[in-house]
This record gives sequence, structure tokens and C-alpha cells, in this order.
Amino acid sequence: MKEELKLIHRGSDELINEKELVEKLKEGSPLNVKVGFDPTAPDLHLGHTVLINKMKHYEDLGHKIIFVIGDFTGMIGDPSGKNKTRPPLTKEEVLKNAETYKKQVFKILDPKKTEIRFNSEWCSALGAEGFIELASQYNLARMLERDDFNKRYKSNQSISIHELLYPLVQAYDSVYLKADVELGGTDQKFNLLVGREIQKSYGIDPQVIQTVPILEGLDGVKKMSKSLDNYIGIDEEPNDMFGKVMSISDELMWRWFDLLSFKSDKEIKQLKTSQEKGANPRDIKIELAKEIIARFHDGVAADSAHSNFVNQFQKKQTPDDIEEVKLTIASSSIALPNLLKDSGMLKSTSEAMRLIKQGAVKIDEQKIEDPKFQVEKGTNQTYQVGKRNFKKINVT
RNA sequence: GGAGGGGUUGGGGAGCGGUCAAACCCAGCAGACUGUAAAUCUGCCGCCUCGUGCUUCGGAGGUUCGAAUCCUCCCCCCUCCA
Repeated sequence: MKEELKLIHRGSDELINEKELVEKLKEGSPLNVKVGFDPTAPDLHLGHTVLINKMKHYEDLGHKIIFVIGDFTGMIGDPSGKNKTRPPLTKEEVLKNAETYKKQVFKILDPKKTEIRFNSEWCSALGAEGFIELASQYNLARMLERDDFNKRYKSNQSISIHELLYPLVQAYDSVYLKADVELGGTDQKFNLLVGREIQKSYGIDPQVIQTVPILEGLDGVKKMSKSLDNYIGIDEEPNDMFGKVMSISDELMWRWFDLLSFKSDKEIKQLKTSQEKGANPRDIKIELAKEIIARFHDGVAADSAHSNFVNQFQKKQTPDDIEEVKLTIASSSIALPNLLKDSGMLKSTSEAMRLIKQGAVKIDEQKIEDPKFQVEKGTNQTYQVGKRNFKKINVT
């Protein structure tokens, strides 16, 4: 039990409350651990995996994970998405997104131990009457305690009625599924708490809720998100993942160790000590990068991403796996800026001009600084823009 | 329904008749440096046929030698009153 709780606590923000959890665990049977996901954003990144890792902890302890895809709640729209009216997803889109979820999530979780459910299954059956009954279980005053609603209310910003329904429907999922535990990000705390309340009023043993911290993105300050473009997607190429992990600050690295690594606390502590004793943080960061890549790809990919990184950035060699492109031109030669644009390396000739003037462009390792440089038909050379943009272009 | 405020280049946000491709900050990109794609410094940061070139400031017209800046209509957002 002690070990069990230790694992549950790891990388956790709040657990409400531990006493109830212990009671539930004492009963001995596997707990229903529910986690809800929005069907609109199936591209998972490392930030999401903090939660998924927590799910895995429960799974490893023998509990049942219920992965709820909020296709019904998705239609209502998440209150956090301010004034964007989200187009309702079609059945096909939801199913497609669900497939993507499965593919990504099962890189961490065990498909045999995870149940995937769509909340339209029981929410659609609720009907208008059921809905009103559900709504009668909660009150506006409590709803307005929620921080974001509260702020909007006080500053006279609009709060649509349907936004108030969102936490209720999510709570109803817990009622229907008889969830013992619900997991979510800290931003979900309120919704999770409503789940407890509503379960009580339906005469069900209230769920324990556990929140996990929001992971900071590559910048180390803001939360990791796709819209801020400070994320590492779990489907990304090993080389990209490696580079991105290496680009984070030394400070953020430790945060990521805590939230993303499967290493034991003891191992992480040892790494910290080694840094204090003078080890190069870069090498510790390499450990982290390799672990992450191994999880979403495999160990071989992790090693090759590592050696590519060393060759490309530390030794400044050109990588071996450069993309080859064929470019057909009308006349006997083409101006370099146009070639860079037409081959897709850069998005405009203006940008190409600038970069050439700045000395960022090389052809076969040779720096070109003349913006009017012409490339002859029939050549097949390696082009480099900046440090990481390489292409082999065959001009015909 | 009524009264105001506002929509500017990725984001924030100046400009309010010419000197505006449009201050400044952030993000981004490049170069230098380094322990890394950290930090720091420097430069860039609409498009092209690279020129006293072209197209931009919610949309459409208009005034003017000249408009992001003034006028008219329209669209959208916000606040207050009902």
C-alpha cells in the first residue's frame, strides 16, 4: 500500500482526498479511473503525457482506466475556448480523431487494460428531461465560484448558459461510469470537483480527484501548447525531438525530469548531484532526450538521433539523410533566391535574399553571399540555409 | 432597441493627412560566441523582375496633389442603458 501510494503521488499536484483513496484501495477490487479528453485536439504532445503517465501508474497498479472521449461535451464547447464558435464535429471526424488518440495513447498505455468510451453514448440518452434533472443538482452560486467564470462575471464579460453545462455533463460521465478516481490537469480541478458533488446527489460514492501539473513548454515559462508552438508532439521525428529537448534551459530540464521521466526519484537525485559536482548539464539533457525518444519511438532511434545531433551541431557536419528534391526549370539557369523558394526550402524570394546577404546560405559547404547567384541547369548539389535546413536539389 | 469604444504587418500595441512597409515589446529567423538549437551580443523580420518597383493598416466607395490617418455606407468585436 505504501509503495502504491508513493507511485500515485509522483508528479501529482493535488489529491482530494487521500483518506478516501485509501478507503477505496482497501476494498481490494480494481478502481475505475476515469480521464476525459476533448475530441477536437487529437494531436498529443508531451504536455498531455504528464496526465497519461499518471494513468499508466494506475494501470500498472492494476486499476481500470476508462478513457472518455468527450464527443458530446465537444459539441457543447469548452468554456476555456473564449469566443471561437467551434464547428460541431461530424461522427466521422470524431471516430477518426478517436483512432488517432488510440494510436498515440497506446504508446504509453496498454490497450488491453484500457477502456475507451464516448460520452455521447450515455449523454444523448439523457434527453431534455434528464438534462434538466442534472442541471437541478447544482446551483449558479457554486458555479460562479469557479475562477474563470468568477473573473468573467465580475468584469462583466459574457458567460453563455451552455458553458455552465459543461462541468455538469462531465460530472455526469462520472455518475454513469461510477468513477472511483478522476484524473485531470490542474486547470480541470473545478470540473473534477463538480463531479464529486453530482455523484453524491445521485447517491454514488464520490470520486477521488487527482490533478497533475501543467507542463511548461520549450520556452520554460508558458504552458506547453500547440497554439504557442512551444511543444514536442509525440508523433514527431526522433531528430526533431532530440533537438527540441536539447534546446530547453537547464532549469526546465529538471522540471521535465520530474514530470516526464520514468526514472526513479533516486536516479534523478543522483543526476542532480552529478551536475552540482561539475557534470555538463548538456550530457544530462541528452539522457532525458534519449529516454523520451525511446518511449515514443525506440532505443535505436534514440541513439541515432543522438549521433545525428552530435554530427550536425557539435561537429557541424551535414547530416546523411538529406531530403532530395527535383526541380525543373524553364531556362538554362535559375537565380538562387528563386531556387530556394521553388524547392520549398524557404517561403519567399525576399526571405532568401535576406538570408543570402546574412551569410546563411551554403551550396556544397560553400558560403554564397551574392543574392544574384545563378544555379546552372543539370547540377545536383546540397543546399543549406541556416543550421538545420538542408536539401539536395537536382536542377533539371 | 438606444448610447459609447474599437478593428493596424504572427501576438501585444503606437501612429490619427505627407518624412509610413508603418514606433516599441514579444515571438520567429540569421550571424557571432558557447557547454547545446541555453544565455549574451549583432542584424533581419510584406512581396517580387531587388528598383527613386509592387501590394498592405476590417470591407466597399469618396474627399485630396497625397489617406492607416478625414467623410459615407457595410461587416465584426467590446462596454453601458433597456
